[in-house]
Amino acid sequence: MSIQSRKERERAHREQLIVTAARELAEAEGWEAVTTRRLAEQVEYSQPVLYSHFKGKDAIVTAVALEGITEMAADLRAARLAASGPEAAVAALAAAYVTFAEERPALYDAMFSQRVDLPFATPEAPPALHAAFGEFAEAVRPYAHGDEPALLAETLWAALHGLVTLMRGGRIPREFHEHRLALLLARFTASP
Amino acid sequence: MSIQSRKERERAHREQLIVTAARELAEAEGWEAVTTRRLAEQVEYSQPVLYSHFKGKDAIVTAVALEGITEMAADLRAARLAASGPEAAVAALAAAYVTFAEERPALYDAMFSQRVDLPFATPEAPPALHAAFGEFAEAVRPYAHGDEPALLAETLWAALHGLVTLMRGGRIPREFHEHRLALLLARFTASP
DNA sequence: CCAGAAAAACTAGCAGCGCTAGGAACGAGG
DNA sequence: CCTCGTTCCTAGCGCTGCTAGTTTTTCTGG
Repeated sequence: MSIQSRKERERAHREQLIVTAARELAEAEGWEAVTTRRLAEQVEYSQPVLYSHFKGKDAIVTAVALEGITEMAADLRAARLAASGPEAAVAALAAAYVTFAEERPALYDAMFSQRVDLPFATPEAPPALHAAFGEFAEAVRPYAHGDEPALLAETLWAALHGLVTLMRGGRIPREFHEHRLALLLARFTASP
Repeated sequence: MSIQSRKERERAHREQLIVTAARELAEAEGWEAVTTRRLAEQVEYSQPVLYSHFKGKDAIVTAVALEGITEMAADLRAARLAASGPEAAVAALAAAYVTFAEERPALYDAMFSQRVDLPFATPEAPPALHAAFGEFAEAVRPYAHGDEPALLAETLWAALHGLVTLMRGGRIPREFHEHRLALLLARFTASP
């Protein structure tokens, strides 16, 4: 009994090691540098061991994405709760979102750009994702004006996502980011 | 003289053949199916021939992206000009944008998601890109309310891009797309 | 304490990727 | 007709994600 539980503990520990290695490698050198060989070397095991923990490389990315979602949910919640009023809350949330994406680009990619096998807009989606989305929904609720807050939340989320990804891809200049963000928020928090 | 010009013509023809093959293969099976080997087979030449036309695979993707930009610019212009008023113009533009992205996903990916070596937000950017962007700027001009139309255009562009990419990645449900789009446009075309 | 069974991890290899070096076949000019 | 320069192809390099088969380690029962 004890032997088996020890084995399970060790296994879980190693799995976390793999996920952490993937995340750190991705953050340091980008996802294209994350290969199964380098990952195996990092955790000091042979390649096939990875496949006894994860179905494939995509599953590892998915695990990293899940960690990211959890952390982002916490960031968003903290930002919203620290704000003094409804308008400040939306602004703080948006700023926190953008900051997260800018400071943890690889994590953000795993969550929203790479192809991962995660349920998103369904009840089966990870609780952390619901939590993060809920922060958006709560923040924009005062500005829904009769519309569904969830839909407005998705729309704001998408707008921020577009700003972030186009900026990182060099499609729009980083220079006027603050101005664009202000423009966007002004339109989302305007009176009807 | 004539011989050389004939050769140049044939070369240009073959180059176009490669780009078209890449585009069709990408549209049919996605960019991950576009390999240099399949491309070479499609145009009935050996692999190294591709590299006498393009520096690498990225350059081929870039060429496809350029074609896409040109076509999108035309679509956007037509949509804007056909609209009856300022608000309808913005709506028509947004609808045309989304339609383009949905109907030509591979083309759209090459333009805005894949890493291509194209100048975007600079004067050196391709004319077609300036044209497409200009359509956005013109459409939102009546709603800038003192802000720079170019910045508002970038913001609307980004918002649409976010909606499109999140929808395609399964992050937000396609189901309520029309509603979200309406929400977004209402906020962009509201009075101050 | 040791032999055999079970579990775990390794070596080696497959098929495919982008890309390139070196040699063969071709057409042009003397 | 022969030589030269261009054009194109064959073959191969180093890498990728992933897996079959084997060896090593670990646990169990006598």
